[in-house]
Parts: sequence; structure tokens; C-alpha cells
Amino acid sequence: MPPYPRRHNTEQTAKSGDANRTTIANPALNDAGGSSVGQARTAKRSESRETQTKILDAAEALFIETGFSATSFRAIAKHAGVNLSAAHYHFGSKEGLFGAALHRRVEPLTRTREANLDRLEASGATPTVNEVVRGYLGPLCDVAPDSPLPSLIARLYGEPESVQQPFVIQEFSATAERFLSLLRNALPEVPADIVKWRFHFVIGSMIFLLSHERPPILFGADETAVGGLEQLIDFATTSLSAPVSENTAASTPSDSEAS
Amino acid sequence: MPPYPRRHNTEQTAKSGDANRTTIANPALNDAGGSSVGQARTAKRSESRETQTKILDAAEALFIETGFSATSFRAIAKHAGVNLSAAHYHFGSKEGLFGAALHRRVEPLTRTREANLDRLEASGATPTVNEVVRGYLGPLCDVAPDSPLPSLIARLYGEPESVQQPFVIQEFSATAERFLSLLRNALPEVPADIVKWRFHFVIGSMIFLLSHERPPILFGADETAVGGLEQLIDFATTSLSAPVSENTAASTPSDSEAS
DNA sequence: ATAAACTTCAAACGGACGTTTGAACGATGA
DNA sequence: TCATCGTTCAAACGTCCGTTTGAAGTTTAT
Repeated sequence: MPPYPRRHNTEQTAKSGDANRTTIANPALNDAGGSSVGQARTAKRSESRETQTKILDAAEALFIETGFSATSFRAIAKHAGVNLSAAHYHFGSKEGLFGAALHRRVEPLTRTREANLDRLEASGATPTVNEVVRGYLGPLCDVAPDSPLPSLIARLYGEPESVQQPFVIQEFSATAERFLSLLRNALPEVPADIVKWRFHFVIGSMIFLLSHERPPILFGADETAVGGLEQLIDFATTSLSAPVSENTAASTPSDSEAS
Repeated sequence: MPPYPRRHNTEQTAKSGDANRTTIANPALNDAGGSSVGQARTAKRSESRETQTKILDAAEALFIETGFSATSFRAIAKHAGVNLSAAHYHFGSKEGLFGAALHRRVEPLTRTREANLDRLEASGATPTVNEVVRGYLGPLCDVAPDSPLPSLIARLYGEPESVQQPFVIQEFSATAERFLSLLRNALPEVPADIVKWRFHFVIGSMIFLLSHERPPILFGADETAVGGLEQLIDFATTSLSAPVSENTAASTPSDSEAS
């Protein structure tokens, strides 16, 4: 009987049993793309895990490059060097494989974010905007520079809604809600729905940054690729905590209506 | 001989001959999805344009819904009620059709933006940040509420890079460069590369807003769908013109380091 | 040793894909 | 009137798709 009803339900974005840590860093986030198994092997029985890893590695690389629909199960199996039916055996379907590849990378990120949330909520004082922003975006700074995680997240959000939606809900929804809640506490003078919009825009900036890690195609594109997330944290903190304007107020230069 | 080397080269994001207008509004932007032809018809000879319109309408709807790869040429032809080969005859290939569908909607937007640029550059004074932002984002506010343009742009940016890149360059690159240039003039006290980053983030927010017109999936999602772009213009003006922080400075609440 | 479960494999299933072909037909211009 | 062009059409091309099947081999448990 195939094992593939392992639909990433093992832990649905939950409070993650061992989340009572105090630091932000998560060593698992520094695992680049490499497939390091390091397992006892009694031949066939542990080749299974190895096969799964090879499939997941190939899948994530190809999904990132060509997207869900344009990436074929066959190409993944060939690229992984495994039999086509083995891939089906382990993951059940193309959707199942996509979800598993996604979950493998996102889960450590979610665990780190949840740990940060726990820490921020545990400290008696109301966290500042900057603390909340760093709790959310900081873990992305800590991923290894060649990690496929950012591209994978970007790819997910690029998929058509019917593909994207179940996975976004599964992987990100609960944690984002918690952060939004903290953000509202940190910004009591900003109306709740405006905080929501601003958080929405920050997430958009984040995803765009993850998909175009340097200021992209659009302009020359030859800048410090890293540092983008640092810039984003500045950007997010500033924009989130800006005073509410009655009718489009700019802070530094003078301002007037245009249209 | 098929007409399909009409690869949207008719006007490559250029200064658009009749761009010497003074207003921002562009009536063509208010054309929703409806296929209004209103042309003299001598039977077969003008059915061509009508067929093309039907194909483009179907293509844009299906591309938006399921993306480039998962949308088949056959489904488009069937949905348009035309023969499969007719679609190939008019647009040459699936890529050609995608480009044509995109260009049909984006070109009026580009023309409006370029007109705004001309007007801002023509006025002797240096435009303010808010004026530049409104020149860039304002035209998006003026599209009809049921126009497919926003979803189409969002879909383009969601495609894998190999699909996305040529069309983004073709349709958006030149105009964005011009706006960035004006933005730099309006922000002489902000380093050029930081302006670039901020504009990058604003574009990211814009695209995310276009693809999730209401604060999305993530949270409850039952808000004023319109008004998002107004919020974005506020957001963009404020964030772009924020003072440069040495090490993450927030303006309103107190602030401290977190990690 | 024997039965059960786990994992791999080659082959095939039916169907959908983008594109091409060549015949038909109405409109055009000499 | 007749050759020509623009346009539509049914049919077919070869390829690739996700998934299934059933046999073979290996490991585990009795």
C-alpha cells in the first residue's frame, strides 16, 4: 500500500510542540539545497528516504524554474534519476509532490516564526513594530544565500489561484494572522483595516523581492543581491508605522494633487 | 500567407506619436472586457477582426484563470467559438496569442503613463513624489472596475521567468525607467540605489494588490475591494519619501532592536 | 522458513497537447 | 470573368501528459 496520503498534515502550521525556545535563529534554515541524508542504511529499506529526497530536490528545482503546470512528473523523475512510478508511489500525485516539496522548505521557516511569536507574546511588554517586522521577515534573512526557499515561496505565489490557494492557506495563513494581531497591538493609533492593508502591501513587497532578488529585469540589474531583505525591513517598519494621512500626505518633500 | 508576425512591435513602449495631451484620463482604459466592434461589415472580410477579438477575449479570460502553461490553445478556441486553426492563423503560436492579449490591454495604460510623464517633464518645476506616484499608479485607478487589465498584469508577473521576462521588458521596462528617473529627481536627499529599492518594493506591492484585490486569502477577506489602490498610493508616497534611516528608524512609535 | 509488507521497475492506458496540412469558400481586383 | 488573396475548416501529425498495472525484488515479522 502506498504511503502517499501523507498530505503535509503532520502539523498544520500549529504551535509546534518544542517552540519554547528563546533565540530567533533556526539551524534548519541554513540547510541549502544539498541532500544530506546521513542515515543508517540497511540497503533497500533506507533507500526509500533517499529516493524521496532525490525526488524532492529535483521537483523543487524544476517547479521553481518552470512552474507547476509546465513541469512534468516525468521530467522530475528523470532529473532525479528514479523511476517514474516510484515518484508516484511516494507522493501520489503531482499536486502531492508539489505540496511535499513546498512543505519541506517552509516548515522550518514557520517554526522559526512561530517561535518568535511565542517569544514576543511571552515578554510582558507590547512588542514594537520593528520587533514584529523582524520576527516575521528576520527568519528570511537567515536562510542560506543559495537556499531554494525564497524562490519556492515566490513560485507558489505566482501560480494561478486554483493551484496557489490551498497551499498558501495550509502553510502561511495561521502564522500571518498571529503577526497581524501583534502588529495591531503595536499600532493602536492606526485603524485596524489600514494596518491590514499595510501588512498586505509589505507581504507583496516581500514576495516580489523573493522572486526578483535584485531590483530586476526592469532596470539595469547589477546591484547587491543580498541586503535586499535588510532594505525591506527598513521599508516595512517605516511604512507600517507611518502616521495616518487624511488625504495622501508625504513627509519629506512638499506635496500637491496631480490628477 | 498568415498575418501573424504581428508580434506587438507596432510601437515598442515608445513616445507614442500623439502623446502631447494634457489630461491623465484615457477613455480607452475604461473599456471593460466587452467586445465592442462596431465596424462596417461586408461579410467575410470584416469577420476577421471580429474573430480576432473573440479569440483575444477568450484567451485573456482563460490565461488569467489558469495561467499560460495550463491554458490550452484548444480550450481558447473552443471558448471563443472559433476553429482551432483560425486561432493559429491569426496569432501564429500560443506565445504570440499571449503577447497579443497582453498588449491589447497594456498599451492604453502605457500610453496614459507616458502622457503623464511628458506632462510632468514639460512643467518647469521638479515634480513631487506624490505627483510621480499618481502619474504611475493613478491610471490604474481609472480602469473600469471589471476590467481584466489588473488581473492580466498580475498573471504575467506570476508566470515563470522564461515566460514572463520578454513580455515584461517589452511592455513595462522603458516606462518604468522614466518614472524611476523622475522619482530620483524628486528625492535628491535619498541615495539613488535606495530609491531604486523603494520603487522596487512599491511595484511589488502594486502587483500583489493586483493579484489579490482584497486583503486576500490570508485573512478573513471581506473588505472594500476598491480603495485598495488609493491605499497603495498613500502607502507608496509615504514610503518613498521617508527619511533615510541609519539603522531602521520608525517614525511614530518608539522602536528598538529585536534580534 | 514462510508470509506479509515495502519499494522499484518496465510497460502500457487513454487522452490532451501545439502545430501543420490541404481543401473549401467568399471577397477583391484585373 | 477569372486569377488571387484572405479566412475558415475538419482532419491529422507526432509527442508528451498523469496515472495505472502487475510482476519482481527486498526487507521485516512471525
